[in-house]
Amino acid sequence: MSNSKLYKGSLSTIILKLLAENNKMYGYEITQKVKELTQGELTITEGALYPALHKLEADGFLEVEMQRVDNRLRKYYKLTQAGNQEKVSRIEELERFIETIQGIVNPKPSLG
Amino acid sequence: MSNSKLYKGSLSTIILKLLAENNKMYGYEITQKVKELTQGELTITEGALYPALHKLEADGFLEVEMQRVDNRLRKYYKLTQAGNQEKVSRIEELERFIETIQGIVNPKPSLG
DNA sequence: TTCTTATGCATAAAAAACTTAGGTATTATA
DNA sequence: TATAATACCTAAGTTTTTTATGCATAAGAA
Repeated sequence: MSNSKLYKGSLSTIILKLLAENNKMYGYEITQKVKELTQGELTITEGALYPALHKLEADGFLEVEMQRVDNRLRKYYKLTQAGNQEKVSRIEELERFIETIQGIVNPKPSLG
Repeated sequence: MSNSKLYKGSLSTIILKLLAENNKMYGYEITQKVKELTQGELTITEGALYPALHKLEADGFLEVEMQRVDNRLRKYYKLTQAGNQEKVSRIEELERFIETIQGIVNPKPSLG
């Protein structure tokens, strides 16, 4: 993706989350959805997206279904059962990460 | 650092933030402070920390002051003026990133 | 007294995750 | 008829990290 270095590491979590909410999506659709959801703040590059999808599939978290639309090929991805589990733990991890970061950036003054 | 891939990219922002709040710190102190602030959730590795400090210094964001304590050498870092500016924009970027991520992970249902 | 842990710095090789820059092909639009 | 949008892909290069070292002093345990 473009934008900042901060996004590193969160791409596959984002993919898992979107697939959990939309049942099945194809790559290009994911890039557009992310742009829409983030009002253009986050743009996933294809060079990042496709390898990430392939890795998630290789890890058994996604399954593929091809579909031809307007004579163009779409590769629809959906979560496997393992993928759904993985999504849960990745989201938890992401939320813990955000809390941890908040604890540094926005530290609560100690009560002592 | 150890932990997860999510921390990628946020290390130098964390360093800048800590230096802004503590005036001057040395490397080892930073690792301990981060452990403390995050209750052990985040552990900065030295292999990540020192190169990051050197890069921030090379970029003109940090200045160094050596000090000998108990016959051990400490390298104290403090923000330059440019470093303080950089800290402000990095923190803004980090907060925007968190909001963006929240927008994906915890999307508000549209009112339409 | 000697080994381990803690303190304090550092770098180099490898891995991981990206960006950048290409490539192919179809359809819609200017 | 050229460009943009849709739809997939990969390879080279960059950046940032982990892992694995190395050196040195001080403190504490065996």
